[in-house]
Amino acid sequence: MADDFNTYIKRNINLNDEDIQLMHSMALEKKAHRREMLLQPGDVCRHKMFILSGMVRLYRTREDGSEHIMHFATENEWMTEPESLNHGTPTAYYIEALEDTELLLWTKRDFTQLSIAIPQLKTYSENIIAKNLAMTRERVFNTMSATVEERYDDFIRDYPDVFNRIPLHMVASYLGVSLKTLTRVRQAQVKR
Amino acid sequence: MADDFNTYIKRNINLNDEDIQLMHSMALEKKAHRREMLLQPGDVCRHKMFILSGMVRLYRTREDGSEHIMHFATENEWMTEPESLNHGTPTAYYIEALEDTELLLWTKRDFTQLSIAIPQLKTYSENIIAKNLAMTRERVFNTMSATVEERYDDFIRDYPDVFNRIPLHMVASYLGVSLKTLTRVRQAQVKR
DNA sequence: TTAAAACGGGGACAAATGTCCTCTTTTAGC
DNA sequence: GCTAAAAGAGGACATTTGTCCCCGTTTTAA
Repeated sequence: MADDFNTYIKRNINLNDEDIQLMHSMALEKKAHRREMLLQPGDVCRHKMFILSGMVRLYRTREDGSEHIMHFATENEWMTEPESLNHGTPTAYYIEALEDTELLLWTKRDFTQLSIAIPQLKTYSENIIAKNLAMTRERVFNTMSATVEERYDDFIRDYPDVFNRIPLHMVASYLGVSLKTLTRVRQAQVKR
Repeated sequence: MADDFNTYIKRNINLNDEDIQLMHSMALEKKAHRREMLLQPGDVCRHKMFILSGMVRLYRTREDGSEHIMHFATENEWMTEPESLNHGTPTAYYIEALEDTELLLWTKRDFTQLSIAIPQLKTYSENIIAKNLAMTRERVFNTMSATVEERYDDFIRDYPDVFNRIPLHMVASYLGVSLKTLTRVRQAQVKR
């Protein structure tokens, strides 16, 4: 597992072994079992998380209990709730492990420390946020302008690995439609 | 106008006069008339822009010509298309001046230079992106879970100044509904 | 191993929304 | 100031989508 992290970091930020070692040494390793909550509304998000194995989702609920999924993250991806992390304010989100998951955690403080020692890290984390913003804008655009079927097909094309590991009602929740609507789309496709 | 920028910067990043002077000296001043395009699909976005006066919108179109607005920015706000700016790739977006608008522009290169001379600037710009991400996620959540009327009321509450300066069809475009639907919501409210 | 929960398809119906059209008023720009 | 364009309301109709059921199968967790 630790090797996966090293490989990932080398490939994406191009750090030397010492820097990777330093990063790793400041991380907290955590194992979360399926359905474990890593963050809940009212909590303050304290960590940036790197996923070694498994899968998590970021979602919110309405007062009526309906769930709306904002983001999935799998192996070799990052997850945090930047709003809460940056300002130390209570979050509105849940982060839940969808499978048994292994993580590396850094507190904001430690990550800031690391960014001073390893300047590339700052640029790298800014790029991750910018990428997330571009993705989320893309999603807003698609939600506004594309049909449910197009968005469904896009989801399968863009996140095949996620698609194969989650139940359909979560796909519906991510797409922002009811399970019924998704079922209809799927049936229409079967009949072709 | 220049004074507005100084005031804004002092209030938000707390730079000293020399640093502000340095920032300003590396900026390009630009005036755009109403309806002028500052960025079009296929262009590479070359600048971070600060709006001294006026207003711009960021939007995309579908093949059928329909417009979908991602973001508005007014006086003392920033605008750019980070995806294109960061990677030097062609953008899919338009940026259009909705009023006669005065801007300060920095190239990516110059802004990077500035960030080295003024380290707070790096943190500040990361915060702006993070804030944009949080806003956009909030918007996805609202689009998925709130009624059109709720989203309309939210828009007026959150962006009263924008609301009062744009035509209703742009409100509809931002909310992701047809003008017809927005008209219905407004009529229902009048009748109460 | 087994009981409970989760999953997901489908019917019936109602509500929400879009498209296409017309019509009037307001606004922008020469 | 004048003229063309933009703005926006509204009717008629079709389509999409949601909700509330029910049902059978599969998966999960104690």
